[in-house]
Amino acid sequence: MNISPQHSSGIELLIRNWQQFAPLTEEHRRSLRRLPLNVKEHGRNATIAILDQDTLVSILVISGSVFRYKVMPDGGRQILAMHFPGDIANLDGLVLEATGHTFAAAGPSLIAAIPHSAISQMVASQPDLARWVMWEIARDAAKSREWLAAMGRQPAYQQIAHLICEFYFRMKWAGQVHDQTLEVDLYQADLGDICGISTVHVNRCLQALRADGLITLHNHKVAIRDIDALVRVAMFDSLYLQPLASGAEPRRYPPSRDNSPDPRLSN
Amino acid sequence: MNISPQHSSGIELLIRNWQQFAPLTEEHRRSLRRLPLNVKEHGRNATIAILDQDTLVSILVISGSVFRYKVMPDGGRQILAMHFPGDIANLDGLVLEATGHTFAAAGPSLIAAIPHSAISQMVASQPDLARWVMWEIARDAAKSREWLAAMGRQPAYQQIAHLICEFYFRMKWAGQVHDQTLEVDLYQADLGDICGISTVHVNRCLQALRADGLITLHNHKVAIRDIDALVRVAMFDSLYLQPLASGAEPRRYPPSRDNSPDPRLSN
DNA sequence: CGTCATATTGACTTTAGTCAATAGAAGTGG
DNA sequence: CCACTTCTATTGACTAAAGTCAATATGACG
Repeated sequence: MNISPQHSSGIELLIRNWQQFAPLTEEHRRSLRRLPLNVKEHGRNATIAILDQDTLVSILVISGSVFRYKVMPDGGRQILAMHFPGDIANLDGLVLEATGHTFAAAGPSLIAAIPHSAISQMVASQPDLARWVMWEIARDAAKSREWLAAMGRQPAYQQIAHLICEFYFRMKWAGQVHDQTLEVDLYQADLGDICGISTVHVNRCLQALRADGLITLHNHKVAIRDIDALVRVAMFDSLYLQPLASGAEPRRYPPSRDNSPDPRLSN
Repeated sequence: MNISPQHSSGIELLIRNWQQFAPLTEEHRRSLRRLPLNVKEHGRNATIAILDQDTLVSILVISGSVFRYKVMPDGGRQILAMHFPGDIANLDGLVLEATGHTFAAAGPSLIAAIPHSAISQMVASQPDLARWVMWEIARDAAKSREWLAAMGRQPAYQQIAHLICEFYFRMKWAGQVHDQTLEVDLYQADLGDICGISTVHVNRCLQALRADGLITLHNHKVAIRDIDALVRVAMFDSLYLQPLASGAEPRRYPPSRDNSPDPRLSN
């Protein structure tokens, strides 16, 4: 059960996602489309992969959402990353040994597992794609750092606002925001595990955000009522998401600004 | 002023550092040694690089220590990463556009700037080294995630203990711990900016750690009095640092375990 | 209609932050 | 080597943010 219209649409999502940032050549697209996908449906909180000695796949989200978390020795849980449709997770696993992290579906999700062996072969035969992989890993890292900054230096209310901003822009650029509304299958307890705060406190912050007219909550749909105000409150700057500057020429690729010598070095 | 015994010793540090994890071929070492270094002395808190539009270098620490931080819009500061001698920072800048982060020396430090253009060329001519770069980026990301987990789910006392454990093992493996003592040029305010807590609270936690017989502090030298206890208190697991399991065969390289199909995929 | 999971509240505790003063330590110029 | 300056560390008193516990409300669902 490997190649079907449904499955290929997973890779198409990834391609569309990446192309927002820079053009992929036809050859790259072909290589990506050749990747073998093992697609499965997962339910809320279902474990997709545990990064122990044996996990040798990257995880492409087709629908729903996936998060990566660490179980703390004392039983707590810290969510380390969120992945939405078109995102590929665990590419770092291509070069890292076990990290002990776990991937789980946040809600009912369609997930494709891609063996690292296949990705490695692809990368080996097309070194250009190595830069894309590198870029994806680096961009993931940038998100983690931003979470770190928000967690360390912003109070919970703003931290949650910041998180919603991130989700908003990521999903919007991926075409998944309609009517200023995004659907993220997260419960308040999950939000707490992202932000490092208690469920009760998440609840109170969300209420405050609603009271302040910034968002509205249905089931697990967040409606943004005033994105500008939300951005302001969260002091959100999308720079770390590496958006294409509006009006800018398309990127030369995951930046290849390396061909001109750094002026600073010639002093 | 590019190639001198002193400068090459910077790359030797990096090579030694990497070789702890897996063997580098002679050819790889040669390529690394060919990288042009722009070496400079920096003082405490001196800005080394700001990752704005124009920063096109990676940063190799030769002595002292370097941290990466983000200035929060409200003036606060969050330190995002620490780099010790033999570490190379900002390799992610090879593929990322500006992130707005800043690199600064934590104390008097000898730093080599390496133009991304040179690294890119090296990687292009030796795709194997692309995996090493990828691995370094991924390992940095793993450290960020671990900080995130510690910050989110451990109280300050344990978080600081955890941080000290990380520094201890990283420096120890790099041969920079003598008499169970490590020298890290961090002031209590800096520690606060790493852990996301106030200076006063850092002070109180450090006092507690001393009172509990876990560490001793001189100037900016931390003497570990009981590493086992410290590890226990911090619930520290060095897995994320990707240490070589004791007694394990040397890694095949930044893991190339990709050649056997994942058993899970054949179900 | 009852059940189960999640969300919400209230009362109270704990952790950590803030402010301001004091003590120490390192460096400087004489 | 001392007086002085300056930066950092340490304290204490108080405040604020966030956690905990336990009860209650809501909402989806069979």
